[in-house]
Amino acid sequence: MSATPKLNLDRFTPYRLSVMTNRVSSAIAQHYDERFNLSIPEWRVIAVLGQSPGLSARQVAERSAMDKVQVSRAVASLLAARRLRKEAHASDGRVVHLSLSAKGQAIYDEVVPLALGLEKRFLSVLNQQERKALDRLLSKLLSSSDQLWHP
Amino acid sequence: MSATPKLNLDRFTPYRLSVMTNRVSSAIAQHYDERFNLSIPEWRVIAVLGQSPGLSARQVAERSAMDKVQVSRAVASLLAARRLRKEAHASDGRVVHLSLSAKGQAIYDEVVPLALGLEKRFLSVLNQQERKALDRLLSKLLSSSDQLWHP
DNA sequence: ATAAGATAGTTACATATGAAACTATATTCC
DNA sequence: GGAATATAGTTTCATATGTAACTATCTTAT
Repeated sequence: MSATPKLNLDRFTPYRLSVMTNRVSSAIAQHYDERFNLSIPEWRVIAVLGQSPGLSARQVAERSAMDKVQVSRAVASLLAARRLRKEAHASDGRVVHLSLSAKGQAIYDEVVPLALGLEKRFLSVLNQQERKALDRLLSKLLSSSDQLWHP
Repeated sequence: MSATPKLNLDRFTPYRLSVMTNRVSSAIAQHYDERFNLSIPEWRVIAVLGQSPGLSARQVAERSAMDKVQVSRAVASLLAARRLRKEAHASDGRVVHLSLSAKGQAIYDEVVPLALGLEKRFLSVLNQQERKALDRLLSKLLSSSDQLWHP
């Protein structure tokens, strides 16, 4: 009779991560949606293009941990809302260069402080040392979960 | 001219949390699905009932950070697969008491070690001290994200 | 030069998810 | 006792998401 090991969901790390992350993401998503009618995928595209204008959709996907379908959809909706501009590649007809329109830039200028403020609020329960520790742990776990995940 | 603050997605904590958590969840979900044809919501229901048989659906929802609709669907599918048993409440006709069937118990007995093994593997890049730190940070952030989240 | 294969991006389909409406039972309050 | 309200759980509907198939363009190799 080998007893089944105990598992308490509340002590199970993947569960705890999931609950916490979902709370944070939902809270942020709600803010973005209310203020800008912006989804999280759209926000990611804007964040990437705000920092690196002129990237292709594929490059945006690479830098935002989204797949090309997600990016395609987010870009389509941002273009429809005239928040992005697109420009043909000089020589490669498949590629489109994306960048923020004036409208998109205005959102970027407003959403970045909001995002940073939310992050700050979220981290406000941690002292400086703890934030540093979280940063280190996240880096480690991100690089190890890289292998875990099956690309 | 007040410049927009910089935001690098790769340094933005909510983004990093989201990427890491999604990798972990996807990897786990894939294992559960392949081995047991079990979704994450179903697994959560089984995990809760394995530890606390006889709970109502509402109680399962409370303990698994899911809403009643998610639980209802997971329970329906688990019942269809004969992985759960249900029993009417003695006096309250609305309530159903849920517990694992033999089939469900067999899955529980097998899935718990698998889950613990995956957690261990995920945490294997951290030393004992770091695990302790992660645990503490998660507890803090979970209780603070509690308020963040709007219920 | 052209066939074979690779790549960028979109579309289609099937499934998952969330919010709100709904059903049924219980409780409260007059 | 009966209307009003609350609660447990399900269903419906609209939307989001993931996978695979597709189109168009480009690259490679012969």
